[in-house]
Amino acid sequence: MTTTDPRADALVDAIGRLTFEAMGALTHLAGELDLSLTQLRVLGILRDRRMRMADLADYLGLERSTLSGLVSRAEKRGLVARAPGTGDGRAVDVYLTDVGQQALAAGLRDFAQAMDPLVSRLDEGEGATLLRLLARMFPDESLDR
Amino acid sequence: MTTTDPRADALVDAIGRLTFEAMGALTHLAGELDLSLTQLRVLGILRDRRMRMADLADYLGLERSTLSGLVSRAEKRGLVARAPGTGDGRAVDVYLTDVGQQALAAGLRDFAQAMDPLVSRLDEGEGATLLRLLARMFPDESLDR
DNA sequence: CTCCAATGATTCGTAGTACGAATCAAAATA
DNA sequence: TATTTTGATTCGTACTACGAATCATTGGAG
Repeated sequence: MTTTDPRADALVDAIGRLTFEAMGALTHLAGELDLSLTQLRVLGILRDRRMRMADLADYLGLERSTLSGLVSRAEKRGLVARAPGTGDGRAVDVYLTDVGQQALAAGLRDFAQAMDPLVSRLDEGEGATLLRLLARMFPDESLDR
Repeated sequence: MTTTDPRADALVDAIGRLTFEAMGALTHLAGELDLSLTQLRVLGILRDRRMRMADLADYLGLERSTLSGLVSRAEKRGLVARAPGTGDGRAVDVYLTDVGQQALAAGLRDFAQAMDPLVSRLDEGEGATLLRLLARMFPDESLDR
């Protein structure tokens, strides 16, 4: 299963299709919650962790300067908060406020609902297998975040 | 496998994690190609089909007015083209130009490369199983788009 | 220890993105 | 035929995204 493998190409394609479907749902549901897709992504990433600006920007695939403004606006709305990072005097950590947690919870609910038509095409055994395979792709993270 | 099923929650979570990972990669690689994530999404959706503005907007989860400008700018850059829709005199179809096809091809290459670290954690059998399960979630579409 | 380059973050200017309201033409319905 | 609905666009406004410039802290090199 490597990049040059034609079998992997089909798999990457299928992952892409799922991703596109999910992005459509996320974009739509973010709009309902008065969030941009990017803001929703920020909330989702910060779900269970506190992160440095630079790491968050890398994870989002955005420039640091973009993230600065993004976090400032989210902070102004009370969704996230900043705190001086540990160790490095320059670093800044970001984390969800209670309001942010609640907004995320609403987003997660809507996302589950939006994905239901897809997920419900699988029976229990298939669902369990899919979950196991996806978990194998993220070995470093616990399964139930 | 329905929304209220706790087993489905874990699965939706895993799908969400994969989606977030893929979005980070897509955002980053879109930037490299001088495209926004949304523009890349447009190209990906139009990969093998011609679509009406309204349908494309729905698929993206965006307002029609947003899509108008988006397509206009993409058109100006030569990535897509408009044509009067069939049947309805008001409708407008959008489709990829050759330039758009090439930009998409570059994006697909980069995406495969970005997903490789994840995909390569699966052996061949697992990859085949995952592909089969994902294909089952999109029954109406051919497997090798 | 003292410079000095590298790093983490921010601000600024500019172009692109996204929304809703308003508008217009074609289509569907009464 | 008159009316409403639908597909698409334009406009104004706020947000998003980038790169360049800036500032402070850090970590080495000498």
